Amino acid sequence: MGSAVGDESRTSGSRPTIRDVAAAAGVSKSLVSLAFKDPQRVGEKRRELILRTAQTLGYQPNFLARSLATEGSPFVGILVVNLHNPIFAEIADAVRVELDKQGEYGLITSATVANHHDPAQPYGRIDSRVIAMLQDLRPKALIVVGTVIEHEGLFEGIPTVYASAEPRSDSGYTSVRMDDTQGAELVIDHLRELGHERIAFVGGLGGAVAKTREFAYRKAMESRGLTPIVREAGFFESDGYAAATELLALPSPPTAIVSINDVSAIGILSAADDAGVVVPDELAVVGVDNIPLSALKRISLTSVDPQNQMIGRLSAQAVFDILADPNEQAKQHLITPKLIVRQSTVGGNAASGS
Amino acid sequence: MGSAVGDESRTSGSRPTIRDVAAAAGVSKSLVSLAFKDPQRVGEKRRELILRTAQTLGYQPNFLARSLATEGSPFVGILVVNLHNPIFAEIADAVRVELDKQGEYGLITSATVANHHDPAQPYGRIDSRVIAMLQDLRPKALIVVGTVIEHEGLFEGIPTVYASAEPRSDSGYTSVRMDDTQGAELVIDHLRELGHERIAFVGGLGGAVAKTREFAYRKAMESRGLTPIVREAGFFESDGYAAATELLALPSPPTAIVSINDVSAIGILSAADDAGVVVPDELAVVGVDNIPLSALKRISLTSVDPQNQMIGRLSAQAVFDILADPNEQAKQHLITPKLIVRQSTVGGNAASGS
DNA sequence: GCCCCAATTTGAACCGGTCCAAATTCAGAG
DNA sequence: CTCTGAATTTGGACCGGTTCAAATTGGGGC
Repeated sequence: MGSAVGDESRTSGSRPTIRDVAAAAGVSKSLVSLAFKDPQRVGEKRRELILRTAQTLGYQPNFLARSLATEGSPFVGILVVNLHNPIFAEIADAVRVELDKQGEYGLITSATVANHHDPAQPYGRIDSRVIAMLQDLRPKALIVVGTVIEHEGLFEGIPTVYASAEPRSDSGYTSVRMDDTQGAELVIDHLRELGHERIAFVGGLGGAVAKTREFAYRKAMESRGLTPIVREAGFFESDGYAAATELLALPSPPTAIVSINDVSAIGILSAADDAGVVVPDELAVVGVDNIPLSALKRISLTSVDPQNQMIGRLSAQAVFDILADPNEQAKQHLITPKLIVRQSTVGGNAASGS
Repeated sequence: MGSAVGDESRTSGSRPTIRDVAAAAGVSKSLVSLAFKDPQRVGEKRRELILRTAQTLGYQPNFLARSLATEGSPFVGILVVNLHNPIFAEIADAVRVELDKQGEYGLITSATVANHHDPAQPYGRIDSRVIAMLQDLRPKALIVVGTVIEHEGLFEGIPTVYASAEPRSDSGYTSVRMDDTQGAELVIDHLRELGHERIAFVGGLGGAVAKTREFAYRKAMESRGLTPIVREAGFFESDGYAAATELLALPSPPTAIVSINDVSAIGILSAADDAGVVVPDELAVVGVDNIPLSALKRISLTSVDPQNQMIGRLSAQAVFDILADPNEQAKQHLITPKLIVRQSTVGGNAASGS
């Protein structure tokens, strides 16, 4: 303190530490720590002094040190399984916005190992080092956006909510996702109103979501006395294209095709174009996801909107519930989707978005 | 140690620490630490023993503690400015893949504060807490994907590479990005070969990238003796739609429109459709970005491909260069883009992707 | 068998915080 | 003016690693 040299001992490169603040304010570092995390337990004068000194020094507590000492970070982790899926980006953002509103801090991270050009594993395999990192960081809670393969259960001890994915039924995790059953019913009812009966489904390959949607389609068809027509296919444009081409070549082709998702549905539209089949007059097409792209005039695809904003909001809410009462039972929140009708099912300008 | 209770002191919940391994192997924790980070300095026997014990205990070093002690994390940070932009996702992934190949570990993080529904600030404002977090984590290096506003320079002391963005010229950061000048030349030459002369540009609003591309267009036009026609517009579909509608209503409308990006170009296509203008016969349209969507048969948009994979790879490479020689001069890597010709400029099935 | 030097191993300080028991201060009561 | 209990402040151990100087071990040469 008294030494002429000691005063400017701060090396300019790194940020000031709690000790620097303590020294500058002439108090112990414990008090500085307290002043930050439990201000009312510190006397008026010193508190002001400490906060002011911290301000001028540009002090900000070090996350790492804090997390290490506390055995837990001050934030909620948001693990986005697949960055390439715009839907996940939308949900992740909605989650973060909601956390923000409640004063929580969401850190978004992604780490899909899979090369998305390798169709064999398009989704969900996560770099194990990221898992380790996340475990070390010990977030208050974790929101996993999308379907994770293989690592389920690896976050034991951290309250976890799955957004837009279905945890294995025995896993005991809370999840928030679209109600595929209702989605399928909305679609089939819409198509029936338009007079369709030979309604085919394209999809079913590639994971739990695919199976769930296929099953929902079958159930909706059967409960309405219609015969399911299923063409197994994946999630991509080319999958939809191939499946639709086959379907349209049948002796009595379907008059409507329901797709596993919008991207594949766009492949179906292309297949119809190439086969000289007019949409929607000769073929109606419906997708799921309502990606922004589907709203483009050139596409104008009728689609089931999973209400991603809502999924994000409720996921954040679910985290608060768990944090408030850690013993809470895991819940499965099923969100009612909304059918967005566009020109792939209803011709002309009659389409409406409500 | 000798006490009967002490032996199973590991609490089952948390991961074993370096001390647990040391105790189990009967060595000091220093040696365990050494065995992990500098194996050849540890004697054969103990090394084997330590590694084996660590294995059976399931020990993994704690990132936080390591980073805190080392004043630096073992990974390279990848900060993605805007999750909603699929191009950034592509670059980020390419970066990570390349880092992986070289044995480095890339942690992807995103943190755009802006609500992407608010057009006033679509990009780039980053949550300051994330900045703080990143500073604390002290990654070896940082790769910023996309244009960051306001926070440039906040990562002082961390080698930083900007991918797909233009740092302020005085900032002294390395960047890797598409060469917009060459891009504009490719486009204009392509259109001239097709006989176009009244070639308009739509865009220019919304940031540095927009200005750069507008300037590149102007230069390419003027150097070829053509008169620039510019309609200021933003990045979205609606922006392109509005601008194109105005352009097509002119007494002598352009025969070709070059757009700031693909999304806006798609709006231009819609505007043409609605105006009864046939693409490409009466109007040629070109975009920039070559988003996957542009390859769809229903869109088939000629576009400048920025070579995102290459940008990602070179960005990672640039990081290695800086790491190898910290005093290296900042470099501006300009990537030569590639024109992907589709049916929005060349009719029929003559289109080729080269 | 002894000495010396290199290789190996250890102990302790440290990174930047948190947290708690103990020490100090302070105000009001007696 | 002293005593007491509450409010405030402090010292030091700790989180889980790294690091380096010092201590220990081991092998080879004489």
